[in-house]
Amino acid sequence: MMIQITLPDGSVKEFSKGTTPMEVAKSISEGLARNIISASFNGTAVETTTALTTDGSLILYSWNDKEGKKAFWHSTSHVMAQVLEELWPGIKLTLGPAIDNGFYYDVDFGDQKITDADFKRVEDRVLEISRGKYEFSMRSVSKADALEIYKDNEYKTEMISNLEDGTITFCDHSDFFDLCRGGHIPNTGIIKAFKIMSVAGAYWRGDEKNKQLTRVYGISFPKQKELTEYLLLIEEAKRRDHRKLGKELELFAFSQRVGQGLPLWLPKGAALRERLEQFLKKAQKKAGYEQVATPHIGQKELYVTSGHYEKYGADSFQPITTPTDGEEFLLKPMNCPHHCEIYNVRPWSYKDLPKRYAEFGTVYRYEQSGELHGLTRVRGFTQDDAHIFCTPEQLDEEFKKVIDLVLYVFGSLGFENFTAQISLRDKENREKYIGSDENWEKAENAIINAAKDKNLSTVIEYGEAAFYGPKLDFMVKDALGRQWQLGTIQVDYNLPERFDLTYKGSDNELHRPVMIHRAPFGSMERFIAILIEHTAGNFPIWLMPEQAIILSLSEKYEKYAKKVLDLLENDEIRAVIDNRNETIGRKIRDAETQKYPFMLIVGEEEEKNGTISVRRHGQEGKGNISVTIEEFAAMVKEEISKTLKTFNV
RNA sequence: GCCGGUGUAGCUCAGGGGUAGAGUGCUUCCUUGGUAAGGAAGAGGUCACGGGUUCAAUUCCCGUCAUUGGCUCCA
Repeated sequence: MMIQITLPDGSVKEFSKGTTPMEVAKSISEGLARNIISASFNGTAVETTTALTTDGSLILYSWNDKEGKKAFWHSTSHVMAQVLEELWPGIKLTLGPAIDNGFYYDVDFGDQKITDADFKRVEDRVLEISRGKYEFSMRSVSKADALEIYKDNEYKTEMISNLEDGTITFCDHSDFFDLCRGGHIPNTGIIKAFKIMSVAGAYWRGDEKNKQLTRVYGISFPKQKELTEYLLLIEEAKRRDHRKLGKELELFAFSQRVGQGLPLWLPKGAALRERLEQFLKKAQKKAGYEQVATPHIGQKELYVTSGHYEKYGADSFQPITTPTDGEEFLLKPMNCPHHCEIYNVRPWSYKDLPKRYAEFGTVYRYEQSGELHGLTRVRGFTQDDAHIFCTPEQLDEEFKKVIDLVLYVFGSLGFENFTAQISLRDKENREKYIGSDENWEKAENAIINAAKDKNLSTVIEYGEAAFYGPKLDFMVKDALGRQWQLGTIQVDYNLPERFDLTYKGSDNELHRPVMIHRAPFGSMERFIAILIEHTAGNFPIWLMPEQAIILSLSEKYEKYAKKVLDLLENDEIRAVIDNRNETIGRKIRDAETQKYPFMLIVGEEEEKNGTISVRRHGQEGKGNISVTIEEFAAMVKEEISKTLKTFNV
C-alpha cells in the first residue's frame, strides 16, 4: 500500500506503507516539508498523520510526536466546544488548549451547570460528530469582523483586542467555528475515542480576582484501545499513591480530631523518617553543619522583623493565645528568624564564617483547606532546614557545596528525573519583593553561575522567587505526573539586613553576611510522599523500617525464630517475627503485600542446620537460598553498601 | 478560599423512602503446615454531622465537616 502526497508545486510523491510521517517529511526537502498543502493517504497512515498550521499547509506529525498529540487533542477540544454550545445554548467559550495529557476548554456556563451526569451525552455526541469526518480549515478574519462576531463574548473580545489585525484566524469544522491559532488534524474522522475526565473551576486568565469559569478536562485517542490503556495506566499510578500506600503499609495517618493537614506518624513511618534524618545528619556533619534546636513558637515581633508577617498576613500564621498580657506568640511557619537570632548571640569574625546551622524544624502554616493534599501539602511539617551565614566572597562556593549535598541526597534515593528550577523575580512586579535591585542581581547571578558550574539542566521561571530572594528548586513528579518542589536552595541578603547580622572583616570593619536557606528534602512529609510513589513502597533496604520478617513454619519453631531475631539484631538488621497460627503460604502472601524485602522461613530443617531459608520480595518461590545468619547479614550489608554511598566533601 | 465528585463495618466496596449487605480483617475453636489466601463459629455499623420534606429518611433537599479532582496560593 502506498501513501500519496501532493506537494505545493503539484507533483505527487509516493511512500510505502509503514513509512512514518516524520520520515516522509524529512525525505522531502526541508523547505517543502513545512509547506505541504495537501495529502492523501491510504490505509492506517491516515490515523497517525496530523497537524494543520495557520496558513492551511499540512505538517506531518505522527501520533507519537508531542506536536501530533497536541494537534489531535486541540482539535478534539473544538469538537467538544461545539457539543457544549449545542447542549448548553448561550454559554461563552474562552480557551481550549491541549495539555500534557489531553486538553481542556474553559467555559463560562452563566447560570447553567455541567456535572458528571452530563458527561456521557457529551461524549456520545462528540464521537457522533467525529464520525462525520468534518475537515478542519483555517481562515483569516479581520479584527473588526472578529470583534463583531464575538461582540457578546467578553473573553474572546479581550483575546482579539490583544491581537494584531491580519493575524486573526478562525478554524472551521462542520458548522462550528472558533477563534484559533491553528494546529489541527485533517478531519474529525480520526477521533475514535473521547472521554471527559473531570470538570473544575478555573479563574479567567488564572487570576483569582477574575470570574471563575468551568474547566472541562477531556482526552481523546485515535483508537478505543488506547483510551482503555490510558485509563488503566491511571489506575496503575493510583496504586502507587502515597496516601493509599501510607495507609496499607501503616506509615502515617490523619485524624479529624487532631485536625486536617496534620499528619500522624505511625511506628513504621516514624522509623523511616528517622533513617532519613540520620542519613542527612551524617552527610551534613561531614559538610561542616552544626545542629541547633529552637522552639516551635516565637513572638509576633520576630516575624514583623523578618518581614514575613507583613508579607503573608495574620491569617497565614497560627496564633497561640497566652493568659499573660502583652505577649503574642505565633507558631513558627519557618525557622530562619530563630536561626538569625542564634547567629546574633555573639559577634563573629570573618575567620569564623561560614556558620552552618541545621535543624529538623517543625513548622506550621495555615494553608487554605483546598490546597491540602496527603503528605505533600500539609499544615504542620518538618523541614530539614539549615541556614548558612557566609561572607559575600564565600557565597558562590557555599552555594555549589549545597548543590553537591542535594545531588548526593537525590542520588542516594534514586531520584534521577528531577528538574532544577531557577526561580527569579518577576521584573514587572517588583513590589512583591523586598531588598535592593543590586542585591537581587547578585543573588540571581550567584544561583545561575552555580547551576551552570554544576552542569545542572535548568529551567528558569520568572516570578517564582521567594519574596526575599531567588531560589534553586529541585522539582520531582509524583505518580500522576504532578510536579512538586522537594529540595530548595535560596540566597538571601534581606534577613541579614533586617536582623542586623554582622561580622568583623579583616579590615576591622563590620560587614553584612549573606544567608543561604537550604533544605535538600524540602520537608520530610513531602519527600517521603514522593519517595513512596517512586518506589511503590519498596524502599532501599537501608531505609526500610523493617528489613526482614521471620516466618515460622509452625508454632514449634517459635523458639528458633526468636533466636534468629536476636542474632539479626546483633547484626543491626531490623526484623520482626510472624508467629501467627497460619500456614506458611498465608504468611508469605501477607509479607509480600507488606513489601518486606526479605522473608526468612524457619522450620525443622533450618533449626537442625542453624540456617534460614531466604525469599526475596517479588521473587517466585524458586531460587530461594538457604544460608546461615552470618551469611545473610553479610549479604544485606553488601547490598546496602552498594546503594548507600557516603558523602564526600 | 473557589468549582465539581465522594462519605455505608477496622479496610475495600455493593445497596437503597419502610432503621442494612459482601469480601477481607478481628475474636474463639479446630488444624501444625515447606514458599502468594487451611476449615468452622462469632463479634463489629446512630449508613459523617445538623436541619428540612414525609406517616416513615441511611436513601430526597439544604447546610456543616472531612475527603478527592482541579483553580488560586505555597515563606
